[in-house]
Amino acid sequence: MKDLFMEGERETSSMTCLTPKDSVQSPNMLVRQPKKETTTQIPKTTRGRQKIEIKKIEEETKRQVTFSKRRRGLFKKSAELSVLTGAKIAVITFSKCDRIYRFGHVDALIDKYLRKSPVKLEGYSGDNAADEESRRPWWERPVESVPEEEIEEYMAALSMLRENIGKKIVAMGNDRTVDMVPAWPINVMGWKPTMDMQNLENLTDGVNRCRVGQNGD
Amino acid sequence: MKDLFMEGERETSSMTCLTPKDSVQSPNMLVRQPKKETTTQIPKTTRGRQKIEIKKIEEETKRQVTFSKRRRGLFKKSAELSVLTGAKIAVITFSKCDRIYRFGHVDALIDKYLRKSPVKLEGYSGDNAADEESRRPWWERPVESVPEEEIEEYMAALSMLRENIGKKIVAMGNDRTVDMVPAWPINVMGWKPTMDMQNLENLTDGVNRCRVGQNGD
DNA sequence: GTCTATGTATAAAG
DNA sequence: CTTTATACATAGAC
Repeated sequence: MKDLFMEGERETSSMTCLTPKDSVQSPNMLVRQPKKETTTQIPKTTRGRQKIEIKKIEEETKRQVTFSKRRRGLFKKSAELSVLTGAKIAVITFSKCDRIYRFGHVDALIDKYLRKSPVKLEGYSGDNAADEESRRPWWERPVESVPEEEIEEYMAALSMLRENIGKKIVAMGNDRTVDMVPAWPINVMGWKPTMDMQNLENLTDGVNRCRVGQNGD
Repeated sequence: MKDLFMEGERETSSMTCLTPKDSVQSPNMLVRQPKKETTTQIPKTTRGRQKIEIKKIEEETKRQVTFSKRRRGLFKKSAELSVLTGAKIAVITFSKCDRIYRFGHVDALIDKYLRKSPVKLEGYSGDNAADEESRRPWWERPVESVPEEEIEEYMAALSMLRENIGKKIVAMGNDRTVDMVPAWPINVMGWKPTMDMQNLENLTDGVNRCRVGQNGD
């Protein structure tokens, strides 16, 4: 007689459920209804979270579901980390399909990231720099500064524009530390931020999605 | 007499520990050694993971510890999501101090992100666009294209350059799906990727850090 | 989306 | 760094 409960054994050492408040329960307060004695056919409704291998999920549907759930989780974690430590965090995601999801202080960070990096990239001298200059381990060469110029003001403007979306949306009523705006809140029309993004609980709930390409890939 | 075990009550609805395998245990198999009857002074070595409020951690040390742990966790999650769903993910972090941590396909994503966005931003007409144009809900206006030009080639070159670092480092021996290179592998000199980043297990273990500013902030 | 049961991340402490 | 105990995320099923 196959015991249904033995089906999935655990290999963790934590054994979470074996010490429920230790000796708080009085001995005569049994664990649960003994019911019959061993097993009834369907004692559990689900098998709970199953361990999965970290490899590409081939099944389309399942992959989508996982993507949704985990992206959500990732953004939540990001928000928490940001709030807890005061760090500026940006997360950008390009799904295999045509969607982009972004979270956090993306523009500020990208701006910083791009604005500072070029300074380190000595020897940018055109569009064939990657061809000739990069043959040698360029990062070992002395750091010099590179003229930024147009890119500078372009980035600034872009950054401001973007910031404004954020502010606007925030002004419409939510959040405080982390702003979460769609990558391109363009013609999605109907879209607007969930009005109840007041606290971290649902900070990541109404995650905004925007179509990007025209359904390629 | 204050019961030590009552100290922290739970407010979750999951009640994880109250149904240990349901009726698997035979009734006479008590929960644990009853020991005395109520409490011994130190029955547990730690109080386990404590619930914390998601608000800025003021205590410097504690904040740093939390930052390390959670950043690590965040990167791991990112890696998993990337592998599982095949999505391209980038995470950038600016700690309140002077460090940057990045993870994933940062350059590719930033490139894509910046390259496409301006196209959607109709009416970019200078650096005061954010002042005048943005007064109206610009995202409702029809989409037009904006000349990119210099930025285009600059980004391309930058992107290529960066890509090369990645390739070079990867060629030095690691990883496959997610590349993790320092934001600026400049004069940190001694740095190189941990050679045992072969699988997801330690993909995020030797996370690379680079000093950025000169200890401001 | 919701629910359940269980895998996993992580706060404290060593 | 490691260990412990517990909070939280999430796979599977609806």
